[in-house]
Amino acid sequence: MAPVDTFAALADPTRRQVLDLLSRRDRAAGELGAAFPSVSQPGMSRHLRVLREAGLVRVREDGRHRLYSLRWEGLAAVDAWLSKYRDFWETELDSLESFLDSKAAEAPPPKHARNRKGRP
Amino acid sequence: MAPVDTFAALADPTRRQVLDLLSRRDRAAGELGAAFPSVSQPGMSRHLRVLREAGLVRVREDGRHRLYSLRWEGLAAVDAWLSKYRDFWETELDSLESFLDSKAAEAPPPKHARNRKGRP
DNA sequence: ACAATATATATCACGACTGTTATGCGTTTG
DNA sequence: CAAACGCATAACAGTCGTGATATATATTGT
Repeated sequence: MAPVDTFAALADPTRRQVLDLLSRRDRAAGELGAAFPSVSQPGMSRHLRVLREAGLVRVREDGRHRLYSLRWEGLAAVDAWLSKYRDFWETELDSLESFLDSKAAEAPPPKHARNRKGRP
Repeated sequence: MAPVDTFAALADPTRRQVLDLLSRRDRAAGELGAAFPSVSQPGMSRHLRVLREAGLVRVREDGRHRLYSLRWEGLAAVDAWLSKYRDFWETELDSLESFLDSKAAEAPPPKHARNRKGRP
């Protein structure tokens, strides 16, 4: 249930960009590979495998092409994980807003320097 | 703008569990370390550094303790990234729903809860 | 059937990350 | 002030993931 593998899959910038491309339209593996000159064909193939195993993309075969498409369930799993924290940070945001509102009229240039101690 | 480092920080299960603990209350570094017997003290210290540098937690010094707390901005960055896809998968969900609705007469219990609203 | 295309897998080198032990620095306590 | 505590950093070994080259498999076209 926990998206254990999913975050690892998302840790790679190339894979996130692949998802970005797939969010617009489905694409063949080669098309995706061509979009990343820095990645070789086998490299892209393995990235796609990781995304597949993480449940983030789906493949269908079209002749000698393999068309990849985004799988919303995969991303929804991340969203579900995130929702555990949503209550928390909305509360925090509310307090921040209250705080800012309370001194809103004072300082136009928000030059907010809170104290910062030893950072080597 | 892209939470490049953030997803890498979230890729580790231990770090995600740390965030989970911090979502309930702030904790000292040692307290967090004690929660993970499989991780040594320096190990936890470095996990905390990664989370710090990813902007996911914040530290304040309290005597000889270092109290860690969750930083909502960090998780909000993930949420922002995810929101790029939210339109997409809601569309997909809608088609799924239409599809299911079209054969809904057969299955009475509509127990699917899809209440996630986008955060503007 | 053969060649070309499209993609996946095998294998290997390397760099990054995780975990461990040892140590340093600041803080509290007796 | 010295000893103990809390935590961070240093240095190092093992592991995992990524990238590259070479090869295997399947499909289309001639």
